Amino acid sequence: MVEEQLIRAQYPEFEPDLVKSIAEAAVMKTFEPGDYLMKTGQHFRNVILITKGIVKVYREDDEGNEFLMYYLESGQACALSMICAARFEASQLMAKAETEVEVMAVPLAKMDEWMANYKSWYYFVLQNYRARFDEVLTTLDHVAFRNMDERLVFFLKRYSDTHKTLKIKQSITDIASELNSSREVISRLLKKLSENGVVKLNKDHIELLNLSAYLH
Amino acid sequence: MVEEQLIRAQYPEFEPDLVKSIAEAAVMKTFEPGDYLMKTGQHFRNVILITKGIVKVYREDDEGNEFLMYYLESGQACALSMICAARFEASQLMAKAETEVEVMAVPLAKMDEWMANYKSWYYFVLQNYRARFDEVLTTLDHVAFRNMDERLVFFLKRYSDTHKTLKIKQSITDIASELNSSREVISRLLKKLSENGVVKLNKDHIELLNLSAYLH
DNA sequence: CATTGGTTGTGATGTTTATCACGAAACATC
DNA sequence: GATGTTTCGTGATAAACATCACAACCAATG
Repeated sequence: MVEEQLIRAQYPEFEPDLVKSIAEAAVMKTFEPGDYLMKTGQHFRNVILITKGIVKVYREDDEGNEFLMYYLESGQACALSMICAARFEASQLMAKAETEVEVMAVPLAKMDEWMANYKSWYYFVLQNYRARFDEVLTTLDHVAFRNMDERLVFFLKRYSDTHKTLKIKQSITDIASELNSSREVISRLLKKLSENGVVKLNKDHIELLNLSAYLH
Repeated sequence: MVEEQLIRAQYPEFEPDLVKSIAEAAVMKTFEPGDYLMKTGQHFRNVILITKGIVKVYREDDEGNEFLMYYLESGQACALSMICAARFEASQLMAKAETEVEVMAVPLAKMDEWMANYKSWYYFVLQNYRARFDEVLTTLDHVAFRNMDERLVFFLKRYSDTHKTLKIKQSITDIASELNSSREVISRLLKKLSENGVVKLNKDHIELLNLSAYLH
């Protein structure tokens, strides 16, 4: 059981009856930074709607290398949870809480019911899936066509946008891992970027100064 | 107007009423090899259901490099057409007929109607979208984590599976382009593969002998 | 038969990125 | 204050891949 107020605030596009139905069916869950919302091979019993925080969705290979796919924020659903859930299929992705995260978990039986009965839910699901698809495409684009320097700038931009800050508080080692590169390479590229006045390197964070010049 | 017979043959999972409705609403279209089913930036007016042939879906960058995402065959829908159509959004992908292709085009108003009324359509759409998502993920996996030799073998396998043949009738130049590599590199890798008895190189085609040894 | 265009093989070379090796700085813990 | 631990920077080297240059080989065309 969830406050209708909260749903309306995060998902203003939902029609009143749907909000009511969600409020009845959903259960709140919270995650601490570093907690897993889902792991590769895991099955779903719920549709996950994020109401607070940032979730990192990534892929992991055999050797444990992580590769960032996209971030999710409040007002978004874990698209995979919707589709996997719908077919009881296993996820191929990992999702980890970046910050403190709050979600509403809805039994997946509701998914089908709402799809048929609420246009706003139907559009939400499709639009969400489509948005996630686009993000994966963009990620793929970068890996396929761009060099590491551009990919790094893109990562910083994406981080900055989702986290709504110009200070990247992530170790260079972590950044390298999310790009499936190596610390040394990222370190050198960041040095170049700072020489060109694009970023400022501080002890515990990277400050973005003028990224836009480096996009496209 | 389309023969119900044809729909039942290619889409056996659809319920009878849905088949009837498709038959009434759909228009058949045919494409010759090389024809475009859709281009980047294009908008949709129809949902596309493939009834014959193979469609290549790929991404193109600024310099015209092509990058294969996946193949579509009969019994599948152009997932993008379903979702883009639903929201009048522009495609980020190109789709080109590899063989002679036949499709059913359905006005997208039907999409929403059927989603609400036919469970089999609803599951078809979700399942299709999910399958495409997985394929893109797999493609991304390879670009991110694998070297060109493995990617080449994977390409050959995927080609062989969709085209249902062990003879790859595509120029080395084309293969290189789909992997966003260069002809010389692919040529040398193929030579290695043929030395190891994995493929046999003929004048006008490549014959697959023993791919399985090279997968995973 | 000469010519042209498309395809392929191969050596040489350059670029990008990964890996190795090492030392310095920051920080927590005892 | 000594000691591990984590992070970071940097030079040297190696691997993967792209690019360039050139020659050979069809198939089509006039």
